[in-house]
Amino acid sequence: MKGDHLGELEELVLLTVGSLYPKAYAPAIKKSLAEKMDRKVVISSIHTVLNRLENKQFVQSSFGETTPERGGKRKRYFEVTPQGFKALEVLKSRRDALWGNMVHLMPKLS
Amino acid sequence: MKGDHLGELEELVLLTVGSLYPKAYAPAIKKSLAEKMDRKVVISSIHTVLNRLENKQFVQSSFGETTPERGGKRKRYFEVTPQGFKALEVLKSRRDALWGNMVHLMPKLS
DNA sequence: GATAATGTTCTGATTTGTCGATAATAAATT
DNA sequence: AATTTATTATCGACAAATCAGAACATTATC
Repeated sequence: MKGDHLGELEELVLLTVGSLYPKAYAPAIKKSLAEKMDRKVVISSIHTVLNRLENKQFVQSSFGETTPERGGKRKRYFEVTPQGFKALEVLKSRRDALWGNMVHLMPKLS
Repeated sequence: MKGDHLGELEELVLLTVGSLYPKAYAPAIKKSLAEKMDRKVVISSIHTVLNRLENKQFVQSSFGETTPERGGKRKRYFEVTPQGFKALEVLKSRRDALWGNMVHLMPKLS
């Protein structure tokens, strides 16, 4: 396991986990991705990515108790670890710097 | 080609092409990625990605004229197309929204 | 002709993304 | 209390993106 970079979907899922805190579990993540990012993926893809993020120590999970709603398996809640947050932060600041450069050089496009 | 998304490296390369305008060619992109993004990639990966981006119409290329200091094949310069710029813009604004949400919900981590 | 800089194109390996099928759990229904 | 249904997690396989190394082509300078 090489372990350091975030793939495209991995980053999106990680960000979504953070934005859903503390109620981030797979179906909610799937829904948020579809609504806010226009990114439609099947639920098992979310799980795959979540498991990989957990191996990389960018998220950690815990099982919730049963809710008063309808039946079903216990939800597995995820949250971003400090390492995960750091990785997102570094990516964002570097990308923002490039972005600033670009819009400065290509004013006609903005 | 399945979806319309930009892969992680594709996005970085596209941004870098913009940030290097109008002197974006493969070796310069490789160098910039290493220096500004701490992302070390072999030159053939850059070519692969650049070709994919051109197929997706997110960049367009043109060969440089005879002005090289030293010998070598003519440089192939790339620039971001309006579609490419738009794709970057959309991604950025959506990601920034999630980011804002996250830092609001997790003040302890910032 | 030899050398240096740049670009193209293969081939194979690893990582990341995608999805269908199935198992597990618990409320609702009968 | 057995069955159905809604909800969620897990598994296994495959596809696409990315990584890495190498052989070879082109063009200008020496």
